[in-house]
Amino acid sequence: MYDQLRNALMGWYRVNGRNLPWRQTRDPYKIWLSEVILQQTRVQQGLPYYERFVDKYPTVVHLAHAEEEEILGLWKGLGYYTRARNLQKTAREIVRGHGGAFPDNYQALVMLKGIGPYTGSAIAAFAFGEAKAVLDGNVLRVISRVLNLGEDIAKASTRVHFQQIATEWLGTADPGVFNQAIMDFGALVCSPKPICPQCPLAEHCAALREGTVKQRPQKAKRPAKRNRYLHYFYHVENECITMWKRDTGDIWAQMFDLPLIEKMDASPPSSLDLGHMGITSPTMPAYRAKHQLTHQTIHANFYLVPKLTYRPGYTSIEIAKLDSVPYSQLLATFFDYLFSKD
DNA sequence: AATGCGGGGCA
DNA sequence: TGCCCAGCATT
Repeated sequence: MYDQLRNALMGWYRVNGRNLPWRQTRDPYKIWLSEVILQQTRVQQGLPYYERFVDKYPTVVHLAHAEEEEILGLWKGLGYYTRARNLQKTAREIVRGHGGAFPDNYQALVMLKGIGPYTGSAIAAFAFGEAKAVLDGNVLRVISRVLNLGEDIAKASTRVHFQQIATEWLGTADPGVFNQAIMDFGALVCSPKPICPQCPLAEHCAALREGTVKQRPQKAKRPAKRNRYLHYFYHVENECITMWKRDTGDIWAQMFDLPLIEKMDASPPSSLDLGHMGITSPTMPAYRAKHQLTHQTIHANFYLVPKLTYRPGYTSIEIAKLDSVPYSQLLATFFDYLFSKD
């Protein structure tokens, strides 16, 4: 029923498919690594991270034996840091719980931390040839356009429907190759800014026929972004800087951070707030930065202070060793500023 | 079902 | 400069 569509897609992929390092292997460990790195991340950005991880941890055993902070250090700058933590949890689970044998089917894979429906399908198909159709953003976009479906892709019911369609499209094709093909097609041709004039599926595309390509995939409006105002205090003494480790349940969970006061609005910190930090004289921020996250905007002010009241959880980190601890991109930007001008 | 988690690309 | 992208876990 979808033979023509499938053949057109596979034909396009044979000629135009990208030559990516994780496509040269059927090692489930390397495929897993690549898929986790590529979650919510463009190939171009993830590529150097993949190379560094494979280089440093050639097998799941190497990864299982690594220190968490070393892994987070390698992950620095990639975002969504729970991916890195889950990577290590799962490596240890595989080495300890499965005797080093990588789980070899979808059902077993999705039991693991950090492996959901998409990543489970990807590993099952690419490494083990299991007939699971992947459903990522690319595939959602392609299906919604080719069949001109206006369902909200955020809805669970839509996921179920689209998963069924993707499985039908996969049909009897090689599941690994077909999944690569449809994702590459979504990334290179049927992209957010599609190249319809060069599309190999143009004659099959209902959205192109109906003129609704731009409205596909359909998704509900995003909620407004939240503004947060962070007043940071930095204190450098004896080549050390005072930091603390953030809690879980908020941004930058368990990452090192500078002492701070948070406000809900743009007003300056009160003298009471400052007193609590052991700061007697309010100063002007030495550095300001705005940091965009998906659902919030961080407004950061950095104040140089002569001393800080030491509190539980505070720790002193040698500036020379700063690169070996995990901290956010915002702080990386600030440290670049701070230590480049002396 | 709704929300939180980050980066980079792009108009 | 502000919007867009769209896997997984948690609640």
